[in-house]
Amino acid sequence: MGQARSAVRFALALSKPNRLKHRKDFNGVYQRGLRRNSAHLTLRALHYSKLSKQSPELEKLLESPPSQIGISISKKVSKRAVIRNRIKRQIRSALRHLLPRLASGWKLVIIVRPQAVECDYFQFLQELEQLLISAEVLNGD
RNA sequence: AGAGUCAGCGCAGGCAGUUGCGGACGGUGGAAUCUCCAUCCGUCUGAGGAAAGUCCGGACUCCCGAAAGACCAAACCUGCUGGGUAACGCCCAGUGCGAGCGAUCGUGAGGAUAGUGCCACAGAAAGAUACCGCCCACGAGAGGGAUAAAACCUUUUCUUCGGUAAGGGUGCAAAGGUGCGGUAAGAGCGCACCAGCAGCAUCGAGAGGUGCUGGCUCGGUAAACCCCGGUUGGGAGCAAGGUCAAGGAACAAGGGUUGGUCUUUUUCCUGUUCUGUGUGAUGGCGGUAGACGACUGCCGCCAUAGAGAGCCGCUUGAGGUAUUUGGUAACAAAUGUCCCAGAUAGAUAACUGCCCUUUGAGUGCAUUGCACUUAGAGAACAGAACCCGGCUUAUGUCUGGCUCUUCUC
RNA sequence: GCAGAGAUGGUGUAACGGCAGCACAAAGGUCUCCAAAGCCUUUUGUCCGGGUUCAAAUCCUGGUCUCUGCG
Repeated sequence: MGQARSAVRFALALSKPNRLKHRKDFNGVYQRGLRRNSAHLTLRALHYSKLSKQSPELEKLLESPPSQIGISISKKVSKRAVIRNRIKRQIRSALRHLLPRLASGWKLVIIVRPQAVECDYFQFLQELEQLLISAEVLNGD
C-alpha cells in the first residue's frame, strides 16, 4: 500500500516540489556536483547529504526529500524560444518515465548542448537513462 | 487556361485514447479555528496574427513639490489638403508628380528671388562668365586689279577697342526647348507651339483644376546649416512602484519649483499651541567608497523563522461580440449580450490511431475523370511576461473582385 | 523582460559626402649553405536590402549578426 502511494507521488513528477528553482540551488550543484557527459546532454548531480555537512542530525530528522531536477538550455542552442521550449518539454516528459526508478535526495541539473537541436524524444530518453545510471542516481531494475 | 493585381471585423489542422503540467472554484486532510499549507477528488479554463523586432504613440507608476498660463530658449525625419483617433511618424478620402498596356502601385510632396555653405575631377566659367570661335571699327603689313606713280577697288594676316553667346569642347548640371523670321554677327529681338513664372476670372471646403492675359525667365543641393508653419514640461521604466508607527484643528513668518524669467491658485516642510486614538510590524541605528529590501554588526519584537523570498501591482479593458443609425470611408453613437491565460528556472507536452493534402503502384467503372487498396511524403512562421493603439519583418493556406494575353463557342 | 553600443581585407584599427589608408599576417621574389631579420612586389575589404544625391563607408530607412548593462 505504502509503495503504491509513493509511486503515485513520483508519477506526479516535475510538479512544484520536484523542480529545482532558485539560483542558489543551481550554483551549489555547479560548484560541488558530479559531472557526466553524453553526446547531446550534460548531467550535474549533487546528493542532499553533501549539501548539509554541518548539521547531520538535522538531516536525519528530515530524512531525504524528493529529488529535484532543473533543466538548463542556453540561447546558444537555438535563438528561437519555440525550439528551446520544445526540447525542455521533451526532456521533462522523458524524465517522467524514469522518475519512478529515481533515488531520492538528489539535486540534478540537465544541461542541453547545442548539438541536441536535431534530437527526438527517444534519443533523449535513452541518453538520460544512461547518464542517470552512470551517476548512480537511478535505482537500476 | 495562363499571367498579374487588390481585398477579406478569413482560417491558423480536427477527433479519439493513454500518461502529464499551470490557474480558478468546490470538497477533503493537517496545523489550527482570523486564516495558512498541502496530498487527493471533481468541475471549468489555459498563447499569437504576428505573442517577434522594440521602430513610434499612449495608459499606468515613481523622481524633479503640484496644476494652469505668458514670453524666450531647447528638442523633434512634424511637414500637400481635408477628416478619424485617447494619441501617433498610424488610418481613411482626395490633390499634384512618377511607374505600368491595364487593374493598380509608389510618393521625406513647405521654402533655393531670407541668408550662408557645398557642387571633387574636367572645364573659360558652377552666385554669370568669355578660352576657341563669329562680327563691326581703327591702325599696320602682304598679294591682286587699275595707273606713269599714288589715291581708289578687292582679298588676306596681325594688334587694339568694342559687339555677341548661335556653334565647339567639359561635365550630373552651362542659363528656357524646337522651328521660322531677323541681323554686321547674333540674341525672346519678333512670331508659332511646348515648359516655367505672375496676374485676373471661374469651379472646389481645401490641396488644386480649367480658361484668358502679360512680360519674357531666375542652375542643383534643405535625408547641408537654416527659414517658415506645427507639436511638446523633463527623466526613468512593472527589475516602475507599493506592502500601515497615525490623524485633526489653530496661529504667524520663512523656505521649497521642472531649461530660463514671471503671474495665479494650491500644497508640503520647519516652529508654537491644543485635541487625541491605536499598535508590536519584511522594526530601529551603524558599517561595507553612496544607497535600499544585498552583505554585515548591535539593539528590539515574536511560539518560531526564511531570504535578491512572499503578497499587491496583475488583468473589466480607449475589451470582445450582435443589431441598428450616421458617414463615400477611416470611424463614431445607441441598445442587447459575454467574461475570454495570468506563469515567475517561467505552465499547452509525449506517444498511438483515423480524417485532410499530395506523389507512386495496382484494381474496377471507364477516352479526361471517379472510386477502392497499399506504400511514402507533408501540415508554415513561431511562445504571453504590466496592458492597449499602430508600424515593420517572418510565414502556410482558403475565398472573392478586377485587369491583361491567348484559345473555343 | 527592459535598456544601450557596435559591425571597414585573415587580425587590429584610420578616413570633411569626391581614388578606402596604415600595421601585422599570407603569397612570390631578392639576400643566405639553409633559415630568421631586412628590402621589393602582389593578393584580399566598407554586414545585407531600399532611398536622398551628379556622387554614400559616411546622410535617411528596413533587416541580420555580435557585444554590454540592469534588484
